[in-house]
Amino acid sequence: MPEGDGQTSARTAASPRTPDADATDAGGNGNRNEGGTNGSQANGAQANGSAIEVPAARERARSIPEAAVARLAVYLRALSSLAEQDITTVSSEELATAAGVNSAKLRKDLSYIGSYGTRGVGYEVEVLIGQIERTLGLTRKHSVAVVGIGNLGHALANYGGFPGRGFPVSALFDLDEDLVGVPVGGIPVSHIDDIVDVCSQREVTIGVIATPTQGAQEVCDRLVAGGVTCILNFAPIVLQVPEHVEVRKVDLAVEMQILSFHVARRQQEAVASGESGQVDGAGPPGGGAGLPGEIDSANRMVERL
Amino acid sequence: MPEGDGQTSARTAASPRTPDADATDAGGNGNRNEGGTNGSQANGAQANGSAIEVPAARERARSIPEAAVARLAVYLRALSSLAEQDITTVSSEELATAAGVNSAKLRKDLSYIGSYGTRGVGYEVEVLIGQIERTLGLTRKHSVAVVGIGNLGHALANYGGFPGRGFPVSALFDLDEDLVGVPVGGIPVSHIDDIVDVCSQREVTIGVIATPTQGAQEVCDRLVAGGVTCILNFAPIVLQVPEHVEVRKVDLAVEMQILSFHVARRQQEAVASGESGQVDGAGPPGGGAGLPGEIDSANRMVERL
DNA sequence: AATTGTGAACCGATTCACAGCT
DNA sequence: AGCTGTGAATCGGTTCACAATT
Repeated sequence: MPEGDGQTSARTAASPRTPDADATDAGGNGNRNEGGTNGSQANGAQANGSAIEVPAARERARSIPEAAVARLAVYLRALSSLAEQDITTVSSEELATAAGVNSAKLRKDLSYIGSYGTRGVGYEVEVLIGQIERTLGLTRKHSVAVVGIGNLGHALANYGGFPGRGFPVSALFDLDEDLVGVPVGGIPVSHIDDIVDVCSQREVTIGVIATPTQGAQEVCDRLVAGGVTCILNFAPIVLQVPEHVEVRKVDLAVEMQILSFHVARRQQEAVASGESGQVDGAGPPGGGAGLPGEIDSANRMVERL
Repeated sequence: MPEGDGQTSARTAASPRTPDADATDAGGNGNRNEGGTNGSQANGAQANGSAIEVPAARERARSIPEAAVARLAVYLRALSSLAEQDITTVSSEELATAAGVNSAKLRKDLSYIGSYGTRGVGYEVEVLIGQIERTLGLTRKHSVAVVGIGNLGHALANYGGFPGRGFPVSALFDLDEDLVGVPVGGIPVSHIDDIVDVCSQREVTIGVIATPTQGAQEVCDRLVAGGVTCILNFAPIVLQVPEHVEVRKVDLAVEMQILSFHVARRQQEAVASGESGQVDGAGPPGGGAGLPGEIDSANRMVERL
């Protein structure tokens, strides 16, 4: 994580001076949270005792740092893997290692969703899975629509049911008349003009935009008009959305460029120290390959991933 | 995002451990400045005139916050777009809007790479493009290898030259014998056993892992052995790498789950306030669709995206 | 008059370190 | 004896606000 993650979106909205959020994932991210920092506390203290259903659920849910939410998803994966191996209990240390974070962070993250561990022992895998799933809203299905059935859209549509169940793909859209009606991954492609109707009919909650840059904003507007409140955007553009809509952005170009930056930095450091300059280990290509060449501007962009 | 995530791994451990405990200097917030603003100044003034190569480059490059690096890539895109429209000058306000951030953040970010604006006027588009490209190391080509030619790998390989030039895909790998030798996007697929050789021969600097979870760590190890120091990982696993290797992770499942969380949160809020509960606007599906159904554990995972 | 560049305040997120429970 | 849960300290990044500069 390192974070960065991540990616993330952006919000801009009309509202009165919105700070805008965004993040990027790169890990880090920022988001706007607002409200007060209610300093943690409170709920932790509540006399837990018996299992109360729908406890102070909303109280709790609020105020989980966005960064922690992303990690909860990672913990969930690690936990599922443990469950498959019939492991019933884990310590924060073990789980943290599996998830690639340190144990203090893990415990803090888990504390945001409640106290489900046993001191001196650890956490029960199944219990934790249940609690995280509940917190992330995974106890309900979220219909997904994919717009733009190019290479990427195809890839996304092609495994029925997104990232492991819970996210059934229930609609596909493209501009291309030749594609309309053709089933991809079992679902026939609809025309982009029908986004509003189809999405509201099929109760789509998450829209995935895998179109070229040009069409993206238009598609986004239609998804929103169709009642979609969450968007995962692969197009390299900052989408404009009303504030009740959540956007997450995955930008391949940005990811590559961040990596490029690190290569450059490392090379510089090497030069800086060795001065006479040869990078260590695997080092720099030096020889044949590239050099300037007037980078054709790293952004004619993705186009139809 | 996605800090989210994203994630950055290798981190320089340079720092000494912790300062720690007792010696707390109470309250003295004497800020440590350090890194950040390295003297700034100076160079701005230099009689630029001629193009000076490698100025105080290394000094500058160090210490750019990771989050800022990600945003520089976004600014670059916006700038390229402006350049295409033959716009030669922008103010921080305009550029910030185009990039979806606020102007103070943008100026601060740009200040990390130097002073290339003109007070009272703004920034020259071409100059800024050049500086950002240099900072991100885009003045050099970075050969890319894609491992795992499933749906996603296909999509990635299929537009020759990754995200807009500068990132030529120069090697493809898969386990499947039937795929080996078949050209995809113009490049013949090699066998996964040849990763080390091919990567070092073709001087691959960035490896993209688009394999199922199982193979990912093994593939990663080979890429590293082949001299690859940057990895973009689409497999839902925390890769183990030596510290000089930089990993960025793109995790679709996590992205979806974060969105799911926001849906859940919104619904809760709606219930919390309206109590009798109907969400506003586009609102909740309410009717027919999903409900629990024993989420088959949101993580049997991606597998061969 | 306009707009950059940046110190300093602010704020959220991470880490420490230990009290509290089993 | 062990491990969780969490206040408190620290860190890093964002925002403010204004002096500097054209």
